[in-house]
Amino acid sequence: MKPSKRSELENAMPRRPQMTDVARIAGVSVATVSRALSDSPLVNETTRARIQAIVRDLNYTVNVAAKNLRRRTNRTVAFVIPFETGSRQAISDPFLLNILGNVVDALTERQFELLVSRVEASHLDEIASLYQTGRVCGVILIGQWHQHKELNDLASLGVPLVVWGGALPGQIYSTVGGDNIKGGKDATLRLIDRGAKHIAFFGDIELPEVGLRYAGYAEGLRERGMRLQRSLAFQIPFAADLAQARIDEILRVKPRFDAIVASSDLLAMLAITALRRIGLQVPADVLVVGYDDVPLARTFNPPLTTISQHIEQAGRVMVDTLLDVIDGKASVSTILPTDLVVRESA
Amino acid sequence: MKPSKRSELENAMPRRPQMTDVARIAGVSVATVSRALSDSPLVNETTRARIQAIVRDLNYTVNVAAKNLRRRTNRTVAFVIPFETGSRQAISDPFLLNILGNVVDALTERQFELLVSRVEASHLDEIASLYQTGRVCGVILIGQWHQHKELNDLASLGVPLVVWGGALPGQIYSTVGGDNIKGGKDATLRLIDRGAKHIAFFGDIELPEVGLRYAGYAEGLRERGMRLQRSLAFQIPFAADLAQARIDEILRVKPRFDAIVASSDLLAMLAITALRRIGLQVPADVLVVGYDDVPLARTFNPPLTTISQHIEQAGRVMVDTLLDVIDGKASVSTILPTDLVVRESA
DNA sequence: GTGAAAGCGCTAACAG
DNA sequence: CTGTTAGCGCTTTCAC
Repeated sequence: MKPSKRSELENAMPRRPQMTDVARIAGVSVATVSRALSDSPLVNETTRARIQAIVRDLNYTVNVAAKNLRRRTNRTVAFVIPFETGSRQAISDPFLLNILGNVVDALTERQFELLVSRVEASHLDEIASLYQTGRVCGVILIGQWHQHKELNDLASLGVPLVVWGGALPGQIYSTVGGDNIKGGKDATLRLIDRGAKHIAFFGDIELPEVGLRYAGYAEGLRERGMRLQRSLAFQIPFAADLAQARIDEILRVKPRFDAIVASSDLLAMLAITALRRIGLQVPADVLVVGYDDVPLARTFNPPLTTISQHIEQAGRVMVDTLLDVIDGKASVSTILPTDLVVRESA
Repeated sequence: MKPSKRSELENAMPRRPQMTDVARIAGVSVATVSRALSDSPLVNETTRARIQAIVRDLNYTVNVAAKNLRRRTNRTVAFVIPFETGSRQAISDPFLLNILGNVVDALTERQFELLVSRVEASHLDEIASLYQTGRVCGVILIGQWHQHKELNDLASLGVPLVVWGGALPGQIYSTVGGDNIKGGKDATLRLIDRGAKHIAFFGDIELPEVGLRYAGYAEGLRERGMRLQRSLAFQIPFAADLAQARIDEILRVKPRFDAIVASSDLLAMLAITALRRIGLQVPADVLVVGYDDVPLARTFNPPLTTISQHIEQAGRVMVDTLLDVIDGKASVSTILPTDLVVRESA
């Protein structure tokens, strides 16, 4: 039993090797070791080889923190997932994890690291200090939600920022997102082509992305000479439990629509289940198209016709965009292509 | 147009305030500022107040990297999600994101930060250097998969490590996981009580957690005096696409079971859909219970009877365990309670 | 109570 | 090609 009073947070291990050790053993100065390790051409091949052997031997690795401090650089970016107090919904979105994975992969490829951070949606300014303390060199944020203004403020503070979502007028931060207008439109056109006469829209139009999907829905209707009816746009919250309640409420009266454009697969699934509960079958009685093409969309019963956002690309694009912003290039927004995936629900 | 040749990765901002600035303005030494900021009792209340005002004014925040370097501490932990080359399945598991969220929250509460890292499952040793370079003070790993030995090696290298999964014999790293045996057993008992006579087990028994669930399944059968039949244990991969193919293959012949214990909700959903395709209804013809209670389990048709793992606790427990390990306390493993959630599929 | 000075582990001029 | 020197931004003895 070692009398370990002091937290081992400090000084835990049997002292890991440092550059000094390598230098001493190799019989050179630390400067040379440093050069050898950063592939500087200014070092003799023989020396380099010797040093590298020793490094391997000692299992030495440079201390990134010290290196960054000295070089005044920073290769870690923050991945921020804002959450609305109370509802922790965002974090159970399968979509999100997917993006996170892609971002990590893209970052790793470029030798950057990822710090995950959770911030209350109403305190996005906390993000600024992540950057200002030098913890990270930039921020990727998922969940544009209602905070357009705060995000703009953040960007105007000089925080390199790219957010997943829709491109909004007057925004000074970069966004990367799917083609929401096309997605909404494609969904709608599909429904019309399948013979739908009264198409409902399910979603929270206040959210930038959903708003754009709604715009696409309207456009689709117009293009086919159909009338846009306010009464067929249902305001439904994003969070599963709230959405469930709202949908049940809507279906308390016999629906006057024969098709639904849902702004997420989750909403689509909730709607389908709720419809079945009141004796309506999908696609026989009501056609439904979802959005996102989450993994379960294919497995659901019936398999969901939905809009796929190619998020494999998303990570890479967001990372590249962020790196550009950090490099001072003009902030740009990218719209990723979007595809209709036809399955059975419509 | 500023002529920005050099990467702004270095030296990007208009020079953020440093401790020197605060000191100069306050007319004290940096030492005093440092003390004031770390709530040292060694500083005059008036001085402290003055300093704090200036700090707020300048919007100053300490540089964590420098602080850590000097103090030789580190308050960031790595969250590692190994992936098997090719199959990126792990990352689309809704379960995972949930845990990640909970871990971040628990860490944030304790003023720690989270670095997410993706490592090839066959190269878990890369994790060691995360620790050895001083990037992180400990590692939380999700996905025990097949790497029991590698994890043990890692732990024996002195890397503070806690992994989500089953407690295995001879393990020297800490685990936190659900009560897989009880889960498997509860699922089985439920099925028996509903009148099932031939209960199949779906899952990859090679995986530690699934193996334990299988053990619970066997125990449940035994307890009710039913025979364990090898032919009813179906080896099914975890990845959705592979699982789908395997299930279809299994159902090519008329199933000789009237119930399924699935080792994940995803598997359960896939099975239900596949059964329906060959004209078998759930729960009328076949009873199914899943595992995990993912958000969609409730929404699925039929709503899934499943085993819920209380992962809200998981994050907190894993973090606490890790901090203990870092502090040199003996490594312990925790088994979290598990509940049967009865819905319609069984 | 406060300041001066010495570093944490590393890199980058600047001289040889 | 290599070594010397001076810090990065902060904390912490040790004096006063």
